Amino acid sequence: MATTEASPTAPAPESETQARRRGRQRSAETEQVILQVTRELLVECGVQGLTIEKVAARAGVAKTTIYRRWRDKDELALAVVLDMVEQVVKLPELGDTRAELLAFVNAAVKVLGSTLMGRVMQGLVSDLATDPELAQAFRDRVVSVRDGEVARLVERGIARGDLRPDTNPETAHELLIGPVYYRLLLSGRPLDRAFAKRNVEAVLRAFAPDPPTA
Amino acid sequence: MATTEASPTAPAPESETQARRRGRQRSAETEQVILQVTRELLVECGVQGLTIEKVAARAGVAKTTIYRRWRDKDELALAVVLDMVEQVVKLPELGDTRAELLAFVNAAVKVLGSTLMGRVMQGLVSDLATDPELAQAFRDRVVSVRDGEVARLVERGIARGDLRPDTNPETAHELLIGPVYYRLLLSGRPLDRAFAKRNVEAVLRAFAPDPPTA
Amino acid sequence: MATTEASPTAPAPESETQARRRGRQRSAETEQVILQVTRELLVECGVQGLTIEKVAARAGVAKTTIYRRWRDKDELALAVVLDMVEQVVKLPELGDTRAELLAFVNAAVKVLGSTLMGRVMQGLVSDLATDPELAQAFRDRVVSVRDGEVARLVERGIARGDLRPDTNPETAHELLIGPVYYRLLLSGRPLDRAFAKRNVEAVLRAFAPDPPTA
Amino acid sequence: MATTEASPTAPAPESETQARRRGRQRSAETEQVILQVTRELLVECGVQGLTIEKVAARAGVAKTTIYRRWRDKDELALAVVLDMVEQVVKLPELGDTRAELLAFVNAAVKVLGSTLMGRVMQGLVSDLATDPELAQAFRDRVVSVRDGEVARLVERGIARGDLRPDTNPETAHELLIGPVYYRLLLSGRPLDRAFAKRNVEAVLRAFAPDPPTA
DNA sequence: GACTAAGCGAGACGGTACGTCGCGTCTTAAA
DNA sequence: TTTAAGACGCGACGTACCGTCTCGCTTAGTC
Repeated sequence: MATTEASPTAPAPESETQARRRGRQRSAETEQVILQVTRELLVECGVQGLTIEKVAARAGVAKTTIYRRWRDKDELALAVVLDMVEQVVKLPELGDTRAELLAFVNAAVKVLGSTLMGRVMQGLVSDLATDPELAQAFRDRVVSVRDGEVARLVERGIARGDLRPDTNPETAHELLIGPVYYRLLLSGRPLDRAFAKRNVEAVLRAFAPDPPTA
Repeated sequence: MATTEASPTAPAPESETQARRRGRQRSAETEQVILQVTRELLVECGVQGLTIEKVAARAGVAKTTIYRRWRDKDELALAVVLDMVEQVVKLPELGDTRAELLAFVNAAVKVLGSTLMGRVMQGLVSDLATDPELAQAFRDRVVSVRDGEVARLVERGIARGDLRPDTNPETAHELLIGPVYYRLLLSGRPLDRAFAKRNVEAVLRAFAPDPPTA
Repeated sequence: MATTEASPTAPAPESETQARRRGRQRSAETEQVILQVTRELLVECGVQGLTIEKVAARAGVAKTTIYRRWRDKDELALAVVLDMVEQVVKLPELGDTRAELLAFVNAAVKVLGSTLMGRVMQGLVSDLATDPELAQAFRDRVVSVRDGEVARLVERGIARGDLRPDTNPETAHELLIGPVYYRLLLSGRPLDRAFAKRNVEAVLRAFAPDPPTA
Repeated sequence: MATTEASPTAPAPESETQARRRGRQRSAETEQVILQVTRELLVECGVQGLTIEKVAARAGVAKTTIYRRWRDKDELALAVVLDMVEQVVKLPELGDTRAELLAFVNAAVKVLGSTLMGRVMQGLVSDLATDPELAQAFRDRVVSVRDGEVARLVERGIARGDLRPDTNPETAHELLIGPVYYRLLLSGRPLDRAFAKRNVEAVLRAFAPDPPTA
């Protein structure tokens, strides 16, 4: 039955190397056009207002061409998100724990607050709860990547003596990023550098090593 | 067009005192039946699968009767959420800052983690970004209420000497609740008491008063 | 069950003379307003587009006030038609059969071709087939009245020697008026005096007395 | 808006020869099922009671499949009518003018008086006034076809010396058919052979050639 | 070079739900 | 009692997208 077993991530990685399928090859260009149009429509209409039919029409592409690559519109939207997230650069080692934490939060604040990523995330988040595959993909590709980054960051902070040795990286991650999404999704308060700064200071205090007892 | 200017909150509270409207009154009973059925369907199908037609059918009510009160299904769903949130009891003064913070976070963790509120919030959050009226209502009725509670809690903590005098209640609120929604909506990690505990401890340290310099 | 047994003609003739009902009396003015608005709407929208709700709104009257007087919109429309038909004056005796026939056809051509009667009849005719009471009323008040007129006209024509003694008045009526409605309802050809003239000439020939055999 | 420019007659005959449209072809079988079901429902419920939803349900077809072919229920009903009218056979040359006229009128009397065509026409006639396209189609496909037939009939009658040379075929047509529709739509009198006979005799007299002056 | 298995555009198709309109009935408070 | 106002159950409307399914090309391999 299952026509194509499109993975929830990249469109049909297939059997990797070798075994080049016979018949006409899927056009990579078409793929890019679809993704680009999807990006545009996500900005204009949100995930809610995104429709395969609109994408197809504006991309000058048949609906089947889209369905051949992505199972449904949520998967298409996710593909766009992952595409963007993957472009988020790794955070550099700055030698200063405060600076590194700030860089981490500011990166999130910036991408969610001033690019279409924020809009897309707002629209996508409800689908994450509905579609387990989508959720899994999001967690594997975004949450756990950030988890890893924070873990390394915390490690370095501990090594430098800036953070308590028992600092739980998961808790740190949640304290750093939770408020960001809370503003984006629920309270609607602005995502700006002052907010990031305030948040980082609190987290630093929360995990500051105990002062040496005199 | 504009038949009735159904408010996004309760259905048409009107001018309250006096000026009893002419014409047949809206049945309060009907209202309750609709809300109850909506609650049930939200549990069964999620916000995604909620349908005005299903609500109407199960409530034994005409679609128009629903549309007369709520503009669309999102507004109806929100009405249910607000209805439930409003029933969330005020947190009592416990005399202990740690206990009060824990009670606050645990309340959120419990309602979002083990009632249908979690499901509903997951489904609703995307609509908050789309519909400004909905968002406003949510902020007025939920966010700012919690803001107030945290502010009082922080005040008491400062008075008791448990929190630094410059503790920013908004930041505290975001650190306490942000991670809860992050788990609910994005990371999918469990909402349990251990998580609440860990979070509260971190926040307490973040806003602990400076130790007296000897 | 039957709330009001509104007759299909005039609104609620009630118990005739005497026995003035207790309570507030129905306003005759209201009646006129409703009829006038109905006339207007019939012109603007046709019977098809006529709605009780529009009538009520424009007349500044409650729907119930209309339903109290007429069973439904068809009956209301018919009331307007009958109202108009009744105003059609009796044809005078002209002393000339050709002139009388022409006057008869021309009257129909004029009222159907250049007043709203034509529009109304077009819209009403489908309902005549559906609603037997309506049909009966129409036949009693319009068809048979015309029948009578034609019968007298034919009688006079026979007396004058202009028509054969065995002239069937019903056939004459149908030949005179059938083509008029055929144009109005089906062929869409113009209703003008030339058409009337041509038609009358044919009918005159059809019923001309046999020439005296020499 | 304008999805397909469904013609008011047959559903999208397109450019006929060549230029086979791309995409999946419309199923001719589906078309026939819909028309058949429509015919049935017209008999059962009349045009008034005809519903796209009922047609779709009974035909086992999606509503969209119907709307893709006909703009609305009136157009669908007309399609059925035209379909039936088109099946009305051409009148044969009988060699006798009286017989030919009788055959013509009797054909109309029969189809309108004893098949569902009568019912359908009653229901449709109001829509003819509303929808110009519908009206045009009806005139092209029904009125003018009958016009042509009568014209030929009249010609032959003149050639045979049965009709006056100046017989106006349009007037003849209207005198023959007008009374039939008058009975069907307005007076409700029976459509029978006696009526047809009487009518034809009158028309024959109306267009009888002048007797040779001795 | 012919064969053949996709890819591709177009668009028909069965569905589900939408939000609207108008019906005719009913309830309410005022006149 | 009538009236204006308007809630109510109901049935149908015509539309929007969904995801699937033909069609008749076009394009790339493999034989």
